[in-house]
Amino acid sequence: MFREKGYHAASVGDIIDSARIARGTFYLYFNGKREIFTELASEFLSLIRGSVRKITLAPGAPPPIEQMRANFRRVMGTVLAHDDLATIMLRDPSEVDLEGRAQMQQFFDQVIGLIELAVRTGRSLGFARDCDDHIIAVSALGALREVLRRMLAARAEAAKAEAVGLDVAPSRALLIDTERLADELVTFFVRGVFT
Amino acid sequence: MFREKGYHAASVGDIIDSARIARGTFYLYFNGKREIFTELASEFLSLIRGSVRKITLAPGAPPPIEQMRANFRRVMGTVLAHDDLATIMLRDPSEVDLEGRAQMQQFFDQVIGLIELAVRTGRSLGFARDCDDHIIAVSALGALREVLRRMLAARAEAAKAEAVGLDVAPSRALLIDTERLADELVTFFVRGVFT
Amino acid sequence: MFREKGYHAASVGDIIDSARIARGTFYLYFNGKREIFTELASEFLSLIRGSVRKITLAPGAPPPIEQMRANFRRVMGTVLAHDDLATIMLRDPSEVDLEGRAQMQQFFDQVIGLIELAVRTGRSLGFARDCDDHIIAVSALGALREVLRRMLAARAEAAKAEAVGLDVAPSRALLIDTERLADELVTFFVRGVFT
Amino acid sequence: MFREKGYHAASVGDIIDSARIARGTFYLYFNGKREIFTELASEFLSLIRGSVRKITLAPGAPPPIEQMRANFRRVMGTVLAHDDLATIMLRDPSEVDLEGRAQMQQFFDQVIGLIELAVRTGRSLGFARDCDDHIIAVSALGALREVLRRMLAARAEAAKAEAVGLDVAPSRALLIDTERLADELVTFFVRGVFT
DNA sequence: CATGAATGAGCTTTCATTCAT
DNA sequence: CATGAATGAAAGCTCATTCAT
Repeated sequence: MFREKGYHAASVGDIIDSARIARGTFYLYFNGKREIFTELASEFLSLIRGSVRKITLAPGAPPPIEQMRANFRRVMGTVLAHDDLATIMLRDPSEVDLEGRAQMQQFFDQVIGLIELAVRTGRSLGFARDCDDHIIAVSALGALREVLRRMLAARAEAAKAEAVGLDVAPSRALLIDTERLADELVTFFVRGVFT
Repeated sequence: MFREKGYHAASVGDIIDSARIARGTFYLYFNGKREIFTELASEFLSLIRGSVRKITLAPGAPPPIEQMRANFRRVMGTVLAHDDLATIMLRDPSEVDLEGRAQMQQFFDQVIGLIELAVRTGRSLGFARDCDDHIIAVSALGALREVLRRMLAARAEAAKAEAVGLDVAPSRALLIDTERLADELVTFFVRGVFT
Repeated sequence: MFREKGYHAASVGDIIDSARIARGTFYLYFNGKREIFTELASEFLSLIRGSVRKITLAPGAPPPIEQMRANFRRVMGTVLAHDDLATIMLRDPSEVDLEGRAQMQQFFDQVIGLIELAVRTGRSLGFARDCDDHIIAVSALGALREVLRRMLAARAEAAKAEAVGLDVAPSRALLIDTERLADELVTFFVRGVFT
Repeated sequence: MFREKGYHAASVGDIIDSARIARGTFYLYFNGKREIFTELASEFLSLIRGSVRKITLAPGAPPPIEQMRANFRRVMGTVLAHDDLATIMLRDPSEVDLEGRAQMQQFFDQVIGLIELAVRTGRSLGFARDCDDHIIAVSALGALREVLRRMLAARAEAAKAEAVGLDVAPSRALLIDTERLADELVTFFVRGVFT
């Protein structure tokens, strides 16, 4: 329901109807609407955290760029495998209540910290150009979120179109397999667009 | 009020109180809460549209990258000059009602179209590498939105901190002048991060 | 509704139904159920406070016992004139919410203080026998409250019986005019029962 | 729980938690919340009834006033020995549900009947002055209830104060031993206050 | 004999909207 | 052109009660 309608528009009534349970039952398991959302958020954040490996420079490890690519792929795989959760969580945190928001804010800040570290490490090894790490990290996160968000939207739309019988897929570019999507993103991140 | 509290939490009561008008007066000028939001959105979108110039290859025109940089700078200037509007509009559209959402969706789709065109043009001139234009455009938009969003948040926080008397600015990286911010973004867009 | 059903059993729904107003209208005038009760309570307590005159020993003033009798009469008159309010307020404060309770508790404590003062004064003038002022005051208040409570109940019942057509009045003793009722109470207070 | 929170605020959840039993078990022994209250009420009323002896004029019996005093003392002893029950039952019956109320109403009416009988008997023997027996009985009951109620409250407060470590007892007058309390009440009942 | 998950009617409260003045 | 009292649908939540295990 949260995915379909968003945090505010999804009422407890919607939730219990689709879950086929009684009102009281809902409050038996959750202290309220915010709590069920927070639990869903926590669940998703754990999944994503589990998909990210720290980049290692240990001898024998794959090249850092390869490790980054693998991280992107795993994250995309997790997002696809849990598209319901992902759809809500990739939205702007400002949508949800103040308490739930902090949790999401914090998570995205952590991601930014990870990217900053990656860039800094890259520069110390002579790989990365001189740039403002924070701005780069924010940009990279923004790019990733927007791509994931629209990928999920495109897939949901495609699924709905198929259900109805139409075979026109709206935006094919985002319906490619995640490996190629991850590659595109990593290449954009690494090399930019223009020569 | 929308900026402070978000679309749902900002009630018509909040709006009329801060505007010092009567309830009925509000409905004299707007058909409802959604409409005032939609009008604010339109206003902002017009401003932003006015900040973007099509990139021209006419003889005597500055190099395309320079034109892109100028576009970024103008957009940032507009965003800063209308930070109230910008703060709401840069949020995820899923927050607002279905109808208002469509409008924002459409705008961002147009921006994506513009970026795609820029990349395509660049490639036809031999400037841009081979890539999926749509994915690149989505990424670029995502990066820009996230940077702008956090820039506004950082400035708001800094303003609040100053008002209270603290002189610690939270995230300095996003408080630099827009020219440098635009440069960072354009460079990221053009060259990526790693060599 | 409070008189009929008591604080808890009287729902906001009952109140708005009997007032023939909409739900929202109720909350336009009161912040909630507790507030309307508190306001009713305040109103009644003011009325009662206004009915009580401090007993004076000034030359030319009526004898203290007469002043006391007059106080009893005025209080009874006020109670009868505002029987709806009185019926609720004479009940045990434990019934209502914590906040409203404090208000009532405080009032009754003030009354007790007044009676203590009266007894103490009486003793200093040689009128009153040696006794524990507090216990006497509590007893007197209890007696008064119980009499008033049952007087109101008896009158309500009589009114209902009359409406239905029965002419049997249930407990005639409490249906006498307030003057005689006040006299009985004062005499009990002053002389007790047995010789 | 009823004593602590009152009839309405004490939930079945509170009761089973403090009794360390399961929800279903509660409904195995009581048909509902009202019934457990009613049973507690019955229990208390029986205890009180058992504390009251009819006043006898048989030769060799103590003087009637002494018998009355003994009754007061026994009632007070019972109330103190069962302060939990007493605290709830001395409250105004209007607090509880309609059915439970009738039971309490009836009991208090019986007590009033007993007092009326005592006064009537006293008058027939030339002890009691001319008065309205019902009003006197209602007054006496009210006085007794208020004193008992406040005695219990004072003791509870004193106990709590002691538990916390404070040694200030709030209203000492009601903390005296029940014998003296009974004497004060009987004297008030018999002789009144003023000469 | 005991359990506790499930129930749903009913509560208080909010708020976008209307309309007579 | 402005007002604001009135509205009522709908929200989140509570809790006495049931019943399959």
